[in-house]
Amino acid sequence: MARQRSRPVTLTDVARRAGVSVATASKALNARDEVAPETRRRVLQAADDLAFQPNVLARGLLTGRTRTIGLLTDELAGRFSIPILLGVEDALASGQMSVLLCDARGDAIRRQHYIRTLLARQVDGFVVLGDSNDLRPSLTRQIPVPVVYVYGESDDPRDLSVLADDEHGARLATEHLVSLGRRQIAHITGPETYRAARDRAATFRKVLTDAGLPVAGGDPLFGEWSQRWGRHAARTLLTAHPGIDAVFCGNDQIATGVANTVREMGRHVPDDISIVGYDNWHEFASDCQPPLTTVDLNLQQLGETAVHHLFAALDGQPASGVIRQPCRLVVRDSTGPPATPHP
Amino acid sequence: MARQRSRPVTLTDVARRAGVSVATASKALNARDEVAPETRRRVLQAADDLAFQPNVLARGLLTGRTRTIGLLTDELAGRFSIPILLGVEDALASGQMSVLLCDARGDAIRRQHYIRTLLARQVDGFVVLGDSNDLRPSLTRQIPVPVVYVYGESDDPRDLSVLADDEHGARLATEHLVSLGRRQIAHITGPETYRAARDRAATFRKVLTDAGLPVAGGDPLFGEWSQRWGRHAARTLLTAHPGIDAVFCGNDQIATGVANTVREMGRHVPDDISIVGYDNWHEFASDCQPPLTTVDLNLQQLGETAVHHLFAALDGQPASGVIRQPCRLVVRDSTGPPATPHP
DNA sequence: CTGAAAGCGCTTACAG
DNA sequence: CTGAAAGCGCTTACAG
Repeated sequence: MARQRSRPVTLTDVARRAGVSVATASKALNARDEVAPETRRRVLQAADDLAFQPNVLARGLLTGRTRTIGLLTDELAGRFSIPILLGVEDALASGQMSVLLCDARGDAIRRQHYIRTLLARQVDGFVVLGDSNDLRPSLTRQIPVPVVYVYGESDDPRDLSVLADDEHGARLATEHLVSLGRRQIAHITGPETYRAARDRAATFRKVLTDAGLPVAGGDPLFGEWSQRWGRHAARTLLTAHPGIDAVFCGNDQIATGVANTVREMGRHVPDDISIVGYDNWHEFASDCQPPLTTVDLNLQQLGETAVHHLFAALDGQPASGVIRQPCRLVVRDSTGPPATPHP
Repeated sequence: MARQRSRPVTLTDVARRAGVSVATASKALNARDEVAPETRRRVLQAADDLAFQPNVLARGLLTGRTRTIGLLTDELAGRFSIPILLGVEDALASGQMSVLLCDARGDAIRRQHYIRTLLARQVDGFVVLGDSNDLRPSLTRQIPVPVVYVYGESDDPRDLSVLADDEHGARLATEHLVSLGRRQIAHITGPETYRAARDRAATFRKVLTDAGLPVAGGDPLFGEWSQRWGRHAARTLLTAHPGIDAVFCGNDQIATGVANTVREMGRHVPDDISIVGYDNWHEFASDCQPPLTTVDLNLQQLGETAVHHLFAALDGQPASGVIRQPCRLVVRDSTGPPATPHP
């Protein structure tokens, strides 16, 4: 670890070795066309020999562009952030850009501090990653460079927000169950304080109504995002309404709890009761007994989409409003046609 | 989103407003003591009025320090990376440093590319975050600034690696079960190809031997890191060895699978069979039925420790070798004294 | 096609 | 205590 910090190779070194001026060396390396082919060759060779890496700071100072963006997150610990972050990082790297990571941990003071820090570092733009898909206060006014919001929606419609399309996801899940021939479909989901929970429940209700079907159990059951709640709600619901033949769950943890309880109550998944989860959280969905049919939010792609819009804004083509990205139904073994087909 | 990129405030602006030279303004802002108090006051006031943020690029160009470190990860998607990353980010922020995030996704080409990129960006140091605690090839030779390895150990003993102490974790878990009075303790864990699995199994065996107890079931059972494996192994094991009164599991998913199977087989957790998990993965450990006693690796602190060592290296106090950070046993409801005390 | 010069925003000896 | 000057590494008109 204690290696000497050797003096880095500069453009001056390259120019000297190639026998040209720094100006010419610069042009040759930047593929400008005012350089003789032979000269360019010598410069490139010299740069290669010396393993020259242009100092990005110096370039940034001149051009005003750092090819760096600030990624401002609220709660990286939440499991939605990681795939999005990976998508962001991947898309940025493809565009030769780097990402400075700042997690505000939901603390406003800290967030302000980070915004200042990132601006002092001359980032070219921001990606603001929400920790839930509720509305969040716009930060754009304080930020003089392009900003894209992802996963969490900005409350200012002049901003651009790139969101997962929860209505689409809920529609995919519900229509899947309906098309399998399920007729008494219940919905067990997370806290009603979450916009995601409300939006999905509303779509669930609408799809059933349009299909002429009731909401089994009377109303969607709001609770928490846990297996525990899934177990509890399933037991209550199935005891009171033994005719239920499918449950659409607000996430894969709830679905896992429901599946375990259904089995414990001596009913079969998927024949007696089909179950759809939400999130495609691998450790839960794939490892459930049986593996869960679930909705994948395409989170990584969400991050990529956000970055592409940021690139557009950096190129002077800013957008605004809300972009909703479709979800994807992943069919596994927790859903199937009813054991006894309906008449 | 389409705000104009207004010309940023520079030190020159501040100096002009305060009626001093840029040199004096610089000294005043950097709290050097060769400035008259009244002058300093005026400069600070002017900077405040203009919301001046020094351009970090310019400063970096001069000082050769960017107050930025490169965080090189192999597989951010793995769940161990996030807490460590949060610890790293937090500790860096406390030291007024920022982190450039680069996830190589286990691809060597990509990793090389990122190393070059980060060096071109003049990072002051690297944190290399391994995706498993197996040995990994040292990157230090290619990197002219301090490097600290975290979670995954470098194969070069001259490097510094900051690791979770798996032997300690396994010891905590096993001794806990022994001290509760458990006498037939089995171990169900992940693939033997994982160093973590081997190390923990070895310690498990050693602690039992030292206590004069057998390894129940004959040998630790290596399999995979899933609930599925936990279910399967538990059924096999408990059928063949009905006297088993405790299971130490290689992670919380396995433990969850084991707990579910034990219940399905009509045995009680923790009275008949106590279960210890590993990782303290909240969504599994807290939400298991019953909640799991488990080992917490203190991952966030691992990241913080790594950064503190990086700071030391940046201050000219590099270390080398391996630092193992203790684990912590989190006791919940899946462990307790035997229903029928041993004689 | 090539190179000397200016300049990005800042810091730091150095002279006054 | 203050400020003019040099310089970090690079790019870009501009002159030759």
